[in-house]
Amino acid sequence: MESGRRFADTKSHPWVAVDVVIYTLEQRKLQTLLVQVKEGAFAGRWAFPGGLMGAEESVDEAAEREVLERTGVKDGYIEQLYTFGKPERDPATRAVSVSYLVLVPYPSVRLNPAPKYSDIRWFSAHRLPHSKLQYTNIVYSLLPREFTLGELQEVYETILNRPLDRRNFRKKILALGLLTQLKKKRRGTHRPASLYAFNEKRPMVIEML
Amino acid sequence: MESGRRFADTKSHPWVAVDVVIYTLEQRKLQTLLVQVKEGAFAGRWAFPGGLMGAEESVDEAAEREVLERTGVKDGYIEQLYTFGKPERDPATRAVSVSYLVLVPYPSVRLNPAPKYSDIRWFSAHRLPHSKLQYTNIVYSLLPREFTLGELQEVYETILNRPLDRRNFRKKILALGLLTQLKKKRRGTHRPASLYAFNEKRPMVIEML
DNA sequence: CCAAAAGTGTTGGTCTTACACCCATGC
DNA sequence: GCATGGGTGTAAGACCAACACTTTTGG
Repeated sequence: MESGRRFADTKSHPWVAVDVVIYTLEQRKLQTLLVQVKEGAFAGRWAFPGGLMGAEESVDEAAEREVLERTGVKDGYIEQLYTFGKPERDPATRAVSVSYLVLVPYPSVRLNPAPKYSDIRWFSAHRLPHSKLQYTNIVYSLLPREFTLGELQEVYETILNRPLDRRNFRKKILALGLLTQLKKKRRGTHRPASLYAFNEKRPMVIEML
Repeated sequence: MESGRRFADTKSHPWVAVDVVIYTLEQRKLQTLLVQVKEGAFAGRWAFPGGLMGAEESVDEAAEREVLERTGVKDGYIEQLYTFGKPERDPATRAVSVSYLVLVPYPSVRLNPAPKYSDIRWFSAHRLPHSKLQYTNIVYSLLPREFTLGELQEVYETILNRPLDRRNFRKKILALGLLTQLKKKRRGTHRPASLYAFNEKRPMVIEML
């Protein structure tokens, strides 16, 4: 039953790849980014963007690079999810894949397919693994820097997929002290709304809703 | 800015290793398992047990194998934590390491160092990343199959590092419906206590305490 | 009969939810 | 002046935390 060395001898020198699952919100719709593979056995298939880790970067950096290349976004929220590594039939092509969850604000995105992809598009997503979102403030990464409480509430309603009471929402979110009310107002079609900004764009574990 | 292919050419074919952080409870003390490295640049150092992934196993299986080899335990709780992958100075030795959190019941453990280790021992741990434990029932993996409510409460008190009210604890834990009261009693030094068992040994996300 | 752990309910405070009306602006 | 989203408080119920005495056994 001893191994380490035994398995080292039976060599396991896989490729290491990253896959990024990028979400955004557009028009109250949750969307996720897929790319269409151009060549190989999976030509024509839609898949999550991804690529091999470079020799001089960390796994996390490879994921950030992939996000930057596909969307142009540098400061989205990024979080490692899970590492998959099943053996393939052909050990020569064996790969271990590290997946990431990414949230980006829609207005910052400029989509950009790599040469290896024939297309890149947003697809509507039905929900996201929201156990995380309920306990953190990472929704800031789905919003522009300044936003109204109405917009923030919309984001939560979309993610949680249920309506929230406006008065309760405002009470709770303001009580957390994560927001600063700005002097400005958003002048739109109707009564102007106060603009707010997050005090800190740093993930914090706080039960929000 | 395009890569994928570029980085594939600059080759990245690291070793893939797993590291397991194994916790147990002995005498109300939280302990974690370390091994002493026998050879190489780190000879004499204590480290988490780990090893290279084999050519014919998944990453998860490699972690399970490592736990089985070091402790003899097959059915502990095991959960992937994080994948680390910083580039090294020497690209030839580059490794990506997938870490796992493991919980095992102390009485089932038979420690067994691999040839590559000169020693294997429990060290006292001050706390474990307990955000997880508070929301799940995975403590079952720290207990024998049958246990008293007092013993279960002890486990939670150790993990949370604070005393709990006996009446409130019993109310809450029984209300969750995860436990079955067995017919048997534990006859000890004093008044016999009812034995309980978990209905399902399957991780569930439930806020327990 | 004494020591030690097992077993059991109630109360006050806090937190959460539900709910309706007026306000400021654009058109 | 009307349509639209912005802004505000209170009351009822659910949930949580604190607390003490009786029971059963072994020695």
